[in-house]
Amino acid sequence: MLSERQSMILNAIVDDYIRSAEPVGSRSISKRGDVAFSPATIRNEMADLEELGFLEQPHTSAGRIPSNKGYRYYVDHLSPLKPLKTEDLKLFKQLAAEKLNAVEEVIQHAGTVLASMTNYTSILLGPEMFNTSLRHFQLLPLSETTAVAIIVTSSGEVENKTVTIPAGVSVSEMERMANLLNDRLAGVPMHKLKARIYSEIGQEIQRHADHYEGLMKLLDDAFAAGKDQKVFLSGTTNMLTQPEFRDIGKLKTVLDLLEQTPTLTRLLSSEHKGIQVRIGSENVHQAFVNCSLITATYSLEGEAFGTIGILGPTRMEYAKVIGTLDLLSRAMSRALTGRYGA
Amino acid sequence: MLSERQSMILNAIVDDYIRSAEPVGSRSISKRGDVAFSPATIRNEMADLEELGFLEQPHTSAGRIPSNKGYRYYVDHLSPLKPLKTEDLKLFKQLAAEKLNAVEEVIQHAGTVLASMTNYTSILLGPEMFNTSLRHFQLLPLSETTAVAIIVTSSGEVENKTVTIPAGVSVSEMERMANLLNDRLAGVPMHKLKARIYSEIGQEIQRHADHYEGLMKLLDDAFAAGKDQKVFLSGTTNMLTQPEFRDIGKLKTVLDLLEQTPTLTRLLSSEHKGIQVRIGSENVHQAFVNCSLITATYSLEGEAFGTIGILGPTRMEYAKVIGTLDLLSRAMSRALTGRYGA
DNA sequence: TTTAGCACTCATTTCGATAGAGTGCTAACG
DNA sequence: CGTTAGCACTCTATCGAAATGAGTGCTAAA
Repeated sequence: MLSERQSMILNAIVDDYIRSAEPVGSRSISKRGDVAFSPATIRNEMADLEELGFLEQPHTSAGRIPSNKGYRYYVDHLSPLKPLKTEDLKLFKQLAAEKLNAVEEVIQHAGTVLASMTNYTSILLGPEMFNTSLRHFQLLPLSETTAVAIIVTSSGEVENKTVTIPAGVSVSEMERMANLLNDRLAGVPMHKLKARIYSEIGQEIQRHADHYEGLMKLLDDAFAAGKDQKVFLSGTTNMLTQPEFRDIGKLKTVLDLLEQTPTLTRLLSSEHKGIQVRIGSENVHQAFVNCSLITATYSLEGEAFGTIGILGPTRMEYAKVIGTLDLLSRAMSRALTGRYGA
Repeated sequence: MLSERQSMILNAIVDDYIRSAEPVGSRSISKRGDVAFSPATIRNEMADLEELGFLEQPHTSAGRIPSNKGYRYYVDHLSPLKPLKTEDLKLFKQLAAEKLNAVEEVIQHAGTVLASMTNYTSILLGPEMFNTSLRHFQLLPLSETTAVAIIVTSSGEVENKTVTIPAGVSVSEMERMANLLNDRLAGVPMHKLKARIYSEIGQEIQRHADHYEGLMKLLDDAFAAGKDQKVFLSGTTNMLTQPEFRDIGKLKTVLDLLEQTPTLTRLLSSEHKGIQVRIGSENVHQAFVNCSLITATYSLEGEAFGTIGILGPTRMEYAKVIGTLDLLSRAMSRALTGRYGA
């Protein structure tokens, strides 16, 4: 579609613009060395590239900036990932070396490292309930009327929820029910749990216990909506340093969005495994028109587990971020699998 | 210390400045109606107030703005709290009406309401470990080498931590130890727990179990540093709308600070019960020189439990915020005590 | 003691001129 | 025919001078 030379020029322009955040002129491209043509020639090609929709011109007498389409081309034709700088690798090694026990700590820490390495905002999604199974269930009375339900998943996550004890239900009854659940449903995937409770536990309760309705209501509450995936943010303030967010209004819409965990979960969860790049308006959300979102999935035992994302301006260091994300997602998968693996 | 009239004028200036964020001139005070003197008279008083350190002048030909000392006087002499607007009261009622089970949900939601009512940033500290006691302890093996330790406190909070199983320790040994802990130490305040573990459980283990060192290490890990108090932030982006944070640099220092939970915990935890106002440089932290922090404590069963805070520019609507905070802290205490109370 | 009047100060706004970066086009060159 | 030098043109950003106006401090009168 693009000639060799056009491709080179487009590449050079995107590169320059990513560094400088300012419209790139023909002269500066010519002087870079990697495109050995006169400014005039480059100008001609630039005009063509603009006509084709890869470049844009803020005004007549300014240089060109890449359009979304331009970035897309740039990303799709990135040369094979460069190795990371040694200083960055050091951070990775630290990450691997640290003795982090809980899954959440691994994720949290990875997010911090990622944000400080890239100077963008990192968004990490914790384990998807979908892929874990029940390890242990427990009901612990707190008062006459309330109890705390504790659910431990196969990945070692602990969820807890305070529930109301239905009138008339005794402590021993609750204990029996919890035991029943552990006996019958340990190992069942979380997303099938509710169905199995109805089909198996329900019957049993109906046969042996007095307060069918109450007990079922209690279980319903305890396993309600398995909670959202946890979201870990880091480096949100890095947004402030990006010149494209000098405009407080734009900045606020983006930061506001980052406070809404459900939206984030939706934006990040993706069907694909592997790395995905969403540039500007390719993002569903209106507020992200000036942003690019790069995501990668990490896994436990080969099962998709969660998502790592980097949010930055469309003018983003794609090569670096993609490389980093690739390494980090592998590192996390390794760290997690190593810990809980068979 | 100040004459009646000076006090009135100072009040008027602070009021005006809080609304407009712009230096207040003698003319506008004179026109307000509540200080019926000519601009010239007011100017004289203003000059005196400046000399006394209550006011400042950005430059010779500008109006006056309150100094920290000025704000302090204003706050200390606030007229008795005005009743809240009905629309705000509605929000409170909603808060009370919602059936929120877990303590954390109550806190989280209160924070959101607070931020949206005040348009500042709300910072809420969760329950202080200090004031809760142990309800239940459990060790659940996850793999050959790891287990999850679950700690339930008297307030229904569930803490969990993944720990490494020391070499050679069997599952039944761990179970026995957990049972021992529950028998002996249930009801012991969290802050005394470590000492009691050493004094009581340690001995017992030494007598009956083989792996004293390993088991003690495990308990140490499980109860390590009882985790920081949880911090709930809401409305951080409200900072963006304040004209004093037009300067991205200042904004970033503040927002960066908000990302550091340990610092926040330190800033908010206070010895006093009740409402506390820290204006500008009265805050320990350098980054908060342009901010005021107003905190209130909420409680469970009369015991100090956690802190609610509002962070905004020194030019803050003190009257409104203090009133709101007062009501909200009571509401929260009621909501929490109502739920878990005897 | 209060206030009207007035000269003075100083940040902010406005406006025109200028500089400079970059383009598009044309014509010459190899 | 592709490439390049040259040049006129466009448009933004910058700069400085002048105008603006909000507000003060002081003095003198009420």
